[in-house]
Amino acid sequence: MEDNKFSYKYPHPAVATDCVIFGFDGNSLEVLLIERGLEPYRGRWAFPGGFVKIDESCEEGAVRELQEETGLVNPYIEQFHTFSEPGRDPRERVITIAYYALVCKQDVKGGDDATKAQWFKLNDVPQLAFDHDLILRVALNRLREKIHFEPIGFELLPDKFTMRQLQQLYEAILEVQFDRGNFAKKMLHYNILNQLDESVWPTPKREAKLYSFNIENYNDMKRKGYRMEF
Amino acid sequence: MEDNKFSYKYPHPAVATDCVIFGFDGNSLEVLLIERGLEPYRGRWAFPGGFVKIDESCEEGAVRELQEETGLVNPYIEQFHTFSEPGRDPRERVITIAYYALVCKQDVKGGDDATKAQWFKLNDVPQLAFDHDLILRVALNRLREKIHFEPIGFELLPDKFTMRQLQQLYEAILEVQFDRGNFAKKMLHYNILNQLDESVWPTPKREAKLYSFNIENYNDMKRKGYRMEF
DNA sequence: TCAAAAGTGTTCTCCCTACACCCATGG
DNA sequence: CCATGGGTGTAGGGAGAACACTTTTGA
Repeated sequence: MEDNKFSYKYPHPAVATDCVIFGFDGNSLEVLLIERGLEPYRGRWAFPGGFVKIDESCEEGAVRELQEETGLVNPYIEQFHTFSEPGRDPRERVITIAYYALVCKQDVKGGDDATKAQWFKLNDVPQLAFDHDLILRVALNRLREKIHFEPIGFELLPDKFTMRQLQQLYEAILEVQFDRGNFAKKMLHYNILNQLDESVWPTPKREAKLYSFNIENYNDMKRKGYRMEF
Repeated sequence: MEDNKFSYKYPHPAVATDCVIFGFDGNSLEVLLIERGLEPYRGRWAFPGGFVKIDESCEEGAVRELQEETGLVNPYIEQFHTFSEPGRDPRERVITIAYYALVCKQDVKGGDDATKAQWFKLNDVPQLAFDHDLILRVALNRLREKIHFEPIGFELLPDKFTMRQLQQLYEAILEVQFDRGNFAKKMLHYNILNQLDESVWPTPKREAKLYSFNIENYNDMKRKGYRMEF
């Protein structure tokens, strides 16, 4: 095989990244999937991802793939697990470093048109290619654990949001119901929200205040050793 | 190069595992290090680890290396991060999937004698080979996060232990001081300890009750959705 | 007899919970 | 005028923090 220019003394697996992209539509948590155009698993949905280049870190690779396929720049991204079962890819031994990204759906323009991308509500996700069903389960667990103690939820919302939107986001991720008053009280108590002068009519009823995330106060809080918890 | 029998169309990184082994000596958290006998970083200390075989998962590889180098069988092991900076290994591109193991020091016999292994208190850890300083920092963070909500500390203790030993373990890991009475009250309240009939003299003073971890009750608790927190 | 450590109890405070109540808006 | 949703207040209970008290042992 003349094409195989890269030789090693011992067998090397291929190394890829996959990225679970979470978004929020106001009611449900969603993930962005891509329909595979090539074998294997042609026609099945999968997470965006690809092979890591030899001179980039895995995180750089994941960010690069993300931008190529969704147009996202500077996304919130976090590594959560590496999947390495032999046989998880029928072509050759591939291990994949999996990331999840939290994006505000408005920011996703859709990448190059060759790839067919689509948002799926968590309950509507079809059977996925490779071991991506497993990857999704692990990603969800990690997201739920993380949001208990870090204000990562804000990455899924626009810059300005109402208290109800924030509550619905937490309820969608954690699959619980919060008391309206207590949620607002607790959230405001952490002092990580700016209350803006503006307001909106999120429903046909009464207008609601708008808030933004105050990252400086949050960093102060962390520096002083406080933890938030939800 | 006649030796290079394994060829690929695109360059492949090498894939390794490293394992941060935590132990507890009664006062301090410790890690097991191995002195490197070969270049690079010959003479420097590093975590046990090695390359992943082409037909084993990374976890299988980590467990195998662990047994080869320490004699440990069936250890508590958990993947926590994958390190992939280009240049982290001067020989070739190597990405490493990092695990931490929690062991009861009594169970470690020491592996084959060719490798020089030694326990280091966290404060006495020297500068390590490769990026293992970073790996240790990340491992410690993850261990601290995890022990807040899961009773993994018991893996570091003998089967039978006193309340004070357990408290000292938590204090060593989290670097805080607990009130004696409150710690015992809270821990017993979770109902995950068996109080044994035996007792010991852990100090030259008064005898103390012995406890063991009740994993059935803990699993019950988890199934019912309760969380422990420390 | 004293110091140290184990075991247990008590009080105070704070936060979370579950509601209740008012206000604004559109039908 | 009523239903819906935003905003705020209040009473009760539970858990943690601080600390005190007793008992047992060796020096």
